[in-house]
Amino acid sequence: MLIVRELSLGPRRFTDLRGGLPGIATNLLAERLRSLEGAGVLERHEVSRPLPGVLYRLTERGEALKPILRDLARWGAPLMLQGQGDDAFDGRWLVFLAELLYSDMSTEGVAPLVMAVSNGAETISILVERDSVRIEPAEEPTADVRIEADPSTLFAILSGQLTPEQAEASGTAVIKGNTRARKRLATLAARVGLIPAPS
Amino acid sequence: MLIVRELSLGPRRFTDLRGGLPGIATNLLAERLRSLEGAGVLERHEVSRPLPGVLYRLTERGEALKPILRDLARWGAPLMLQGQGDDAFDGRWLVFLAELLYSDMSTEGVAPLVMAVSNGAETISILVERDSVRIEPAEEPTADVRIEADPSTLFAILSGQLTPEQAEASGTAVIKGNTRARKRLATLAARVGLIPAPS
DNA sequence: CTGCATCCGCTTCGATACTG
DNA sequence: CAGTATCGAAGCGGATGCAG
Repeated sequence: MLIVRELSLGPRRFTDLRGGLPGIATNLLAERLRSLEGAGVLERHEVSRPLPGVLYRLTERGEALKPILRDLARWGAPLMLQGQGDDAFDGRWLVFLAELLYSDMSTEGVAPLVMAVSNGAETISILVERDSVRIEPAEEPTADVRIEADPSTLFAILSGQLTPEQAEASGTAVIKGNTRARKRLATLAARVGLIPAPS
Repeated sequence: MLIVRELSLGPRRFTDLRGGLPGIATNLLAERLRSLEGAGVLERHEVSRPLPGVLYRLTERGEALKPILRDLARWGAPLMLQGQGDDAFDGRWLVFLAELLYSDMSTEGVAPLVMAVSNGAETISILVERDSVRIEPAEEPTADVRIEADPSTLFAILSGQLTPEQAEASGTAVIKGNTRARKRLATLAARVGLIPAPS
């Protein structure tokens, strides 16, 4: 599952996968890749640029796991509030997190809004339009709101567990944007319907 | 996940769970149950009837995993065609299998139909009605078609990988029902859209 | 540098015996 | 029925080596 999660962000090299799976033994990764290839979940693809090597990518059957992983992530997302422990957070997951929370949300009654969200290293944009929400893996210069915080605070704000004001007051987040834009953010965040985890 | 799968069919006792998880060590099961209770996935419930003991049941958060498990099962279902190896098949999973294949299928253009499906030990009924498909965990005496076969053949027939005639010819299935009913079965089975697994 | 294979210490597991 | 205790076997994380 972790390998599929990595590949769900796009084709990756052996070394990229290693980097995304801290602690995995190289023989185990190699064996799992063979096994997943045999099961028709991923394909090997030899490439010569930028460096000679092998690209691993999901097959159609592997792609079919993506919505399931997203639902599993959505189920587990409330646990992010309990802090990360020694879990790692890859900046590229910001897109995944935003899609998880907003991708099939209704925008009924909410005015368009552009949000820039950053964990310090990477920045993404959430574009709330008339009848859909789009996620972009880059910073929109026209953003109405800008939020910068650690992953678990970002999650707390985006999922409505923490208001922008509370997050700013606790000093864990820096937020820029006028009152109207913040209000629209709060309205959207309140629509994220997750079942909270205990304690 | 396997424990949640077991509990997704209803509350179970320690011994029931053991029976549904062949090979699990009792200490491991006990530890997992404590862990899952702590994580808010299941609850312990002491009962005195029919025998004094403990019932385990999913919490609301645990119930939220059921559709995810169903989607995972749907993803993995094509692998049933490759035979079971030493995998076990619990007769109670027939309901799960039928729901997985038919529960949110459109019945447009298909006349009502009652099917009785049996693996020899348990029998369930699939009731195709005007605008929905219902699964019953019992045999309907009014069934238009009766199918009896081993789990992987049942799956092959119900998912349209094998026609009723092919299955009968190979001697792995016994099917009773007139031509019209068989034809409706084939039409429904063809609507199950699973991505086939390789070889 | 990429993509592995090999080896080792440790954790975890399956199996079984036993208890309130 | 609902677990706890114990033990050998298997699998894993981590370090290291090495061919293309």
